Amino acid sequence: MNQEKFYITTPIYYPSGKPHIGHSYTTVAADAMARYKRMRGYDVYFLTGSDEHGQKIERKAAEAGVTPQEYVDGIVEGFQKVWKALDITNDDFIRTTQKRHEEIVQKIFNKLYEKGDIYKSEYEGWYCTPCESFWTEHQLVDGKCPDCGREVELTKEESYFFRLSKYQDRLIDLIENNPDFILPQSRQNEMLNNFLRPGLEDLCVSRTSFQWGIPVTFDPKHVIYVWLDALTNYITALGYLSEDDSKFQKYWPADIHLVGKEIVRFHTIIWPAMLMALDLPLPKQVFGHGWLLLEGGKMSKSKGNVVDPLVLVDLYGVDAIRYFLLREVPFGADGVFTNEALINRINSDLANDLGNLLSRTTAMIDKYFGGTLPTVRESGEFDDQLEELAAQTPVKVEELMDTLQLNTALAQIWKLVSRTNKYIDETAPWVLAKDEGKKARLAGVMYHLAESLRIVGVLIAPFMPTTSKKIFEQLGVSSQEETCWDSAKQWGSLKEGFKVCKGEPLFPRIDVEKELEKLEKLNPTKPAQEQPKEETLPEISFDDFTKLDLRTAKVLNCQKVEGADKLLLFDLDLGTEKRQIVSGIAKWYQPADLIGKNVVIVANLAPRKIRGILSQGMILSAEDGEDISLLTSLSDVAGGSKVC
RNA sequence: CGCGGAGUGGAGCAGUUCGGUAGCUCGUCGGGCUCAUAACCCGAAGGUCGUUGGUUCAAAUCCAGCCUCCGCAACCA
Repeated sequence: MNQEKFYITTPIYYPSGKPHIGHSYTTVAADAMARYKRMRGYDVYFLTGSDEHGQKIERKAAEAGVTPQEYVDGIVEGFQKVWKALDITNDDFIRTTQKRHEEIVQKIFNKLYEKGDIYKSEYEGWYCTPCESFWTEHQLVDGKCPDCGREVELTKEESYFFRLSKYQDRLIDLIENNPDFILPQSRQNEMLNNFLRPGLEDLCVSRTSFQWGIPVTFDPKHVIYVWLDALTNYITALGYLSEDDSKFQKYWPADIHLVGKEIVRFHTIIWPAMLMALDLPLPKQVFGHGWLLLEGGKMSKSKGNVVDPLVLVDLYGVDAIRYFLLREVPFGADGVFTNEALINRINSDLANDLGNLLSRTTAMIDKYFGGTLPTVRESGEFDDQLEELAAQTPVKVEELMDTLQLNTALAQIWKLVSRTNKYIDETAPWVLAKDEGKKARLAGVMYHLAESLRIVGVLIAPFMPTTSKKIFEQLGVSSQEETCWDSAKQWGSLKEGFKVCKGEPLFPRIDVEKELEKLEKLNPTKPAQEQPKEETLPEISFDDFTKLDLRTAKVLNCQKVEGADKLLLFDLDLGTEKRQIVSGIAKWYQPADLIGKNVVIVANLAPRKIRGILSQGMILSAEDGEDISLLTSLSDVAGGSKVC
């Protein structure tokens, strides 16, 4: 049998912190696709992993006082734990610190170097030796280091470059001629207009400024920078260029790379270009899904609003979380995660509609027939309508899954759930049960309910594997002919003599108010009211303090800086002199409201150019994460008064 | 004029490709039912489809301008 293959990947995640609900979103979606394809008979290979190199990891490890490897080992373990808790069925987990990856990346690097697609060159820039920093021409202030104000020298840092520009035209062709290569479509224009058409620059693919990476074999002071290291995981995991490349032969090219919208660019420009350079086939599709946002905006650790998937799984079970992630937000668009939305989804869709449908069905079969239906069954009104919808549903679900419309696929399945609930009201089994002569009709109705639920059980299996199993258990269904994907298309697959087994409710209803209170404590989605105390800086001496020249200043004039969203330009009176300072607070203040006010500034801060405008100091304000408040004096004081 | 997305009943969204009775889920209100997890089923209220103008017999949908919001880019000393 020549089985069709399906290779699907998630991004490899950067383990600089614990996995959150956003990581889970991509991975759960990929898992649902993988499970679906397996059920459809594909030979599926599903890859996820972690991207473990780089300066940030190096630094984090140093802060934690461990080696980078120890650091990532710990975090990656956490990731794997979450994937296990979420029932993720990945076939492999690639870590970029594994030998199988590192060796091949080096081979790939060398191969491209020999081919001439990687070449050594230099970054030219201004170097400040004491600061060990590079600056570009326009970053300099009066030709001096913007950090310390000292002299800088024109220096070159050597680096390897990938000839990305060489592939520009082929990439434009690729995207223009393959409308399905980048999905959703809106991202295609973004790539073409923002990056490809303006022209590509060659890509820096090595660094000498940190150590935690894969060394370049022939020039070991260089480590291979993120692009070549991370993106190639999709082929190193398959054994490309290794002794056993059978998986690579079998599964490459990828059928779909599932990625977040923020990294579409790397997957649709840099990655294909690298594959072109290696003369390898290109992935068939890159799907950039949207973000799960929280009420306070994007998820971020500093806002303290990172949602921990493990907490949610513990509280509500895996399937509830999987369902929510895949149902709530149209795949591809951004969506908002709130605890309230989660609980409402669980209550209405899972507890009320599906769970309750199973409860009433099994309860009735149990009560009226002792758990097993008689073979004599009578059909009647409403049967046709239910059967018809049940027949359409799998077909529609397939169409939707094949175009990655996971949320719509679930909505489609739920139409069948609703129709089945309605069917109960229409046929009113409790009325039939009172009349001995209608036993056969009653049995027919019960069969329809059980059969409809069986079909639902099959269709939700990719999304909610545990629930699917529970439904089958309670219906007393176990054979392959009753649970395989194609059986969903076959009304009547449910065999005679099944015995229902009334079980626990699939999804207990949740008390919204109480639960919200509890959740908000465990898993705050709103920016924490009591900010986790920001760590104060190390103690300084009084001498250090006296180095700061803090002064009050009267705002003579204030205006928006043209062409910059966040900047205000202040003209200040310091008594003995006048100064201008640029400050990034335009979001919070109207310029007119500030004129005449006293503000506090750092007067002896080295001047710096911002947006080409000279800023001579810094205006102080208090910041609590969301809002900002300028510091001012209680009573009027003369401009230039010392603050101490 | 940096790039892009979005403005549709209380909330979240579909409908816009190819103009023709404004739809779904949740919430609210009323009713029905009792098999079921106070669940289920039916019905109702609620929208000048951001705004102005244009094309048309007809515009949520096409065209032009404007307003607002959100990402990204630049930029917060």
